[in-house]
Amino acid sequence: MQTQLESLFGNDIYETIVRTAEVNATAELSNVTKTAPMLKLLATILLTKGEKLFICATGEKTGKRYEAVKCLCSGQQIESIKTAQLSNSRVKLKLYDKSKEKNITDKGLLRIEFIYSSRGLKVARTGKTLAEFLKPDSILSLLSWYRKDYKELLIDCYWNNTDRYDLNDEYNVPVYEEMITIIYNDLVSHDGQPLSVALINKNLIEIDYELFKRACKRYYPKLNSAQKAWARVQKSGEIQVNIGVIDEFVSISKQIISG
DNA sequence: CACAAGGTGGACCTATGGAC
DNA sequence: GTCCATAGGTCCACCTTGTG
Repeated sequence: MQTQLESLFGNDIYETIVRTAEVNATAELSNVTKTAPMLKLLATILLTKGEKLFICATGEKTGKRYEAVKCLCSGQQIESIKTAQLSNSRVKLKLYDKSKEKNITDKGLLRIEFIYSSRGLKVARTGKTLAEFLKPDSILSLLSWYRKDYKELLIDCYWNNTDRYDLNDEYNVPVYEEMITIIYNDLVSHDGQPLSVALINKNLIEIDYELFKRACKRYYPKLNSAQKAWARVQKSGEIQVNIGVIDEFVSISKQIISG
């Protein structure tokens, strides 16, 4: 790489000031259809942090109710999410469906990019010039910040790990638990009515059907009735059923963090 | 392997609400 | 009011899966 850079730009290139840098990972999902719900999950998580998101989406149509109508869409299929400079002003985040670009595989490809600002690079101590930036220490440091930022932004929020042992903070409910609670509370206030409740909470349930199953298990005293309820809702065809999205989020997160 | 727990599908019953 | 369709809760029989 060194010789290539030299031959292209001459020796002065190493004095170039590095102002931004991108760190990327591509996560492979078991199925193309999982990418869109995965992006929904990530958007939901990021929105809890009060960050602004730029979401690029196309319309999608699911549910038999929408067969009665020609044009109207039932929801959005997210293709990419960008954040503004995050509140720490060190980094921007970009998430998108890589298989949309490449169109090569039946696996889903989720691209996770962190774009570090000059402030972000300063905090990561990667030096000012390209020569300093290219040192192994700088690159390793940036990678460790990447892991740290990913953990703080997405995982800690999902699990609500504050990393602080603040005994006064008794509120320690992970986001996925809150999602289940919302659905569960609707089941309670409607005395069941699983199909109506599912439609009310379509946006959550379509992230991962497991959320609805958990809410049913919590609501019905008899496991059997819970199973019947979610089976009938699934059979109704009104709700997009995505399975195992949250599980895959957890497993790709582990891979990213452990490097 | 055996066993338990979880999941699926069929059958039955009941409550509700609309058509007449 | 009756009649009927539908949603949804329960029970049962059977299959699948994970665990020791």
